[in-house]
Amino acid sequence: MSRATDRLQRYLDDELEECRNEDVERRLDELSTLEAGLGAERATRELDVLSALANETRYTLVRALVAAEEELCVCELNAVVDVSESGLSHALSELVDAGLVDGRKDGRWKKYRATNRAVALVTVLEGSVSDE
Amino acid sequence: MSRATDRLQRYLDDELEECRNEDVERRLDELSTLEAGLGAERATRELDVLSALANETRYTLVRALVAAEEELCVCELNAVVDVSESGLSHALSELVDAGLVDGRKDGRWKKYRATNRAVALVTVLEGSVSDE
DNA sequence: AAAACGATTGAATACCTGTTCAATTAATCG
DNA sequence: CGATTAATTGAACAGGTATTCAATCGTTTT
Repeated sequence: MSRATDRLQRYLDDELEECRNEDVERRLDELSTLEAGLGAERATRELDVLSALANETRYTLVRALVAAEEELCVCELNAVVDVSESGLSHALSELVDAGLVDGRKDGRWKKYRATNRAVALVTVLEGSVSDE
Repeated sequence: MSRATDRLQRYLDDELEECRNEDVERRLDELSTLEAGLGAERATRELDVLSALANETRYTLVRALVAAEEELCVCELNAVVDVSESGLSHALSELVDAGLVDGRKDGRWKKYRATNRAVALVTVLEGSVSDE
């Protein structure tokens, strides 16, 4: 039995009045269930979305697109963030992969718009951070 | 006038039927407003929250605490993620800074719980990623 | 009071991520 | 058709981040 499990045993000794080995086992099971929760696959997907959003360049782009409430051309987005044309393209590509923006080609121009997912996340985030 | 601004000018030439210099200026203003949107301070704060969440260890902790719907002891959280005790402590510290979990000391044990902000974000994220 | 224990902190390092440069693709214009 | 333009891609480098180890702090126990 590992060092960490020993500590958990002592903790459960404190919390419950008595604690047998099977109590520790049961708690470990419960904790493992909490961790598993939704599948590992969905958790990974959610992490991808968070990682895509957790970057100044990309978050700025998403906020601008959500605020715009319409599609914007790459050449317009270039005025919104301070990166090279290539950097902008990389950023948009990651956001598309994360399902945060959609792109469509219009003649020689390419236009991007925020997805519902982006709107939902930005809205909750702004609501949550406003009251602190 | 920069290369990027030239491109924007050509784009506006395409979109509007006519495009004078002041049209480009106006559009640049509008885009700058979109980017500014909420203050830079709040945007930074929101990025901090996202950055705290966008990491496997920390996101797993938050999901577990949200799912638990009660406070959990550090010694319990140790069974949820696969990092050293020190790594766990660092992770929890970042989450506290981001306002995603609250910690309180209870005798020799320290207990953490998910904040409303964490619940809101995890909920929206799970809802958003489920339908894809 | 000393020892044991739970948890945190700071420093070091290995890893990952973001950005740019150069080259390329796809489309339009002359 | 060749040239120009909008945008993307891949490779490389620089900077930031996550994890661990060692040391420490604050409680509790003996």
